[in-house]
Amino acid sequence: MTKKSLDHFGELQRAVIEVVWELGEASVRQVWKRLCRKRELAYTTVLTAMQRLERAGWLKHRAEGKKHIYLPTRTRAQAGAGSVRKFVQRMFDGNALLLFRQLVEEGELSDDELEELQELINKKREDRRK
Amino acid sequence: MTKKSLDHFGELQRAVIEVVWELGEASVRQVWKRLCRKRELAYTTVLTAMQRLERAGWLKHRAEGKKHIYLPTRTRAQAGAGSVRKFVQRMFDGNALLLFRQLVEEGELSDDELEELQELINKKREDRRK
DNA sequence: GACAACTACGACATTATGTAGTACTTCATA
DNA sequence: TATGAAGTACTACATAATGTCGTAGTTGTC
Repeated sequence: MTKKSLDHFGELQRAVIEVVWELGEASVRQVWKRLCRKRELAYTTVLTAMQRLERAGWLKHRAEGKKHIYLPTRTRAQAGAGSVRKFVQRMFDGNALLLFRQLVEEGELSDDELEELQELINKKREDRRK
Repeated sequence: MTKKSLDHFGELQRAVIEVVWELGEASVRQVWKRLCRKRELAYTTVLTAMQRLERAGWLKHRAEGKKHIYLPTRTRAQAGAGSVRKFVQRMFDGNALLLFRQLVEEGELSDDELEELQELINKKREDRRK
């Protein structure tokens, strides 16, 4: 149902939701403090970002006293999967194998990674056989 | 060196460069005609898109008579690779293996695709051994 | 030289985003 | 209970990308 994939948000919004994932749930202040470690930011800037993420369907909140506690609407893994799916759709016309070929053949992976990948596949195929 | 990855262009520009890849090289009119099969579009709209793609470094042109023949500055495969790289960077902090895990484990692949993928990897690993 | 086809340039609307101020609300506490 | 700190809501503004085209000027060809 989601229009947008994660990697099409701007830097700030991505950073925000990343923090929320990390913490599980978070108030604006918590997120704000985290982000301030890197660079100065107005509190309301973070607030706005979170409200926009909520409107976009990536966060929801519940009230707790006077403050809002924000929660992600999907896990990091789900978001990753969704982004990958959309990315594959856009870039490889939905054919994930083309993406793999790209990654494997263009030497993006080390020997170790290749081995690990092979194990992943083996495991998956075994699972499938059952 | 390119700032932007392919999948961050808009619909139109992506469609345009896709046509240029398909044809190898193309005049504005050629691209325009192609795109008009799908929907009506002003000639200058396509012209603008192509000029913008050129300024962004994705197309270049040579003159031929009074018209410009546009060529891609990189192959489709190169563009794909670049996009994947940037995508992996943004979404998986540069760790391609996480992407693979996503795809393999979240069941994005059919049995056949898994098999094909395994072959890809085998071949690559053999190449590496030499 | 006229005309059709081209390009150059500019314009405008829309959307997303980062950024933040101001004003209103509310909880806790003195 | 009045008040101040902490919260949210709302608004605003600048910037950039994009889609969309019109107009005007240029040029190759017949």
